[in-house]
Amino acid sequence: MTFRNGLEALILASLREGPLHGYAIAQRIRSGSREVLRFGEGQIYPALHRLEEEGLVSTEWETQEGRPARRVYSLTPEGLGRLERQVREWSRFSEAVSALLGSGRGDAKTCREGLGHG
Amino acid sequence: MTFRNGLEALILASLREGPLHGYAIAQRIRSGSREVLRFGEGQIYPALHRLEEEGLVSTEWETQEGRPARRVYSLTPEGLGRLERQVREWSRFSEAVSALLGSGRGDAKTCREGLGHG
DNA sequence: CAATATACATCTAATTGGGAGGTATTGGGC
DNA sequence: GCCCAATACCTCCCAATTAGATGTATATTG
Repeated sequence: MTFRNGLEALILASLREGPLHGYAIAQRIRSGSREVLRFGEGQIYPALHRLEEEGLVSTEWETQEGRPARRVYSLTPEGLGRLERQVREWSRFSEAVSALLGSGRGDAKTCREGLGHG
Repeated sequence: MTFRNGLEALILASLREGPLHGYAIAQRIRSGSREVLRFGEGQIYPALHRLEEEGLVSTEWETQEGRPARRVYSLTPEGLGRLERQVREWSRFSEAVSALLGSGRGDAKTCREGLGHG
């Protein structure tokens, strides 16, 4: 049941506080969700490449002496805009599901703390 | 991004207040979510058949004079149990996503009103 | 006759998800 | 030196889920 492009939204959100490389993004999603969300690297890297193609993240290679270079991703202004839209969409979506799944009273006052919306 | 078997949960929830036929379930999901969730009948009916196979809903044909008979679905006790589990899972899932997508403070106090959770 | 709403259903295409597999470096233990 | 674990990157593939198109039939309205 679909909150579309959810992984992209999560990646973009991981980058909001600063640049990260792919492996670290995967770990942040795991630990930030207390292990509830567990995306493999096989999902993260292709998503990152799509995001780059769309101009939502930019990358540079961080070279390190002795260790292999790694690719560091940053949010572009467009990426930030997309993230904000995705956050609003998540808000709509999760309120809708909560209203239906909620104990039947269906107040839709459900989820107004964590995410500023509309 | 996956809240698994979300449509099934929504159908089960629609049936909580009483039996309904497929078409009415589709409409209830639409109107109950203020048009945010729009599952086509092409998704509802197969899901209903799976639910029946699993014993989570029971059906009977309601015959009507002049009009074609229609299939009316009810929640079984097992279906109610499953629904309750799904509601708890939705709670975990939506809190996890909200914590990551939320404005970065990541308090995870995010969504504690609408749904009682573990 | 055509359009609309009710009611049920199947099929296909696209998207997603979850792994398996592959490369390379650093560091620890044997 | 060899093996394992963690870090770090990447591609491919298969299964499950989803979205949406299409098809049937009846009753009502125009």
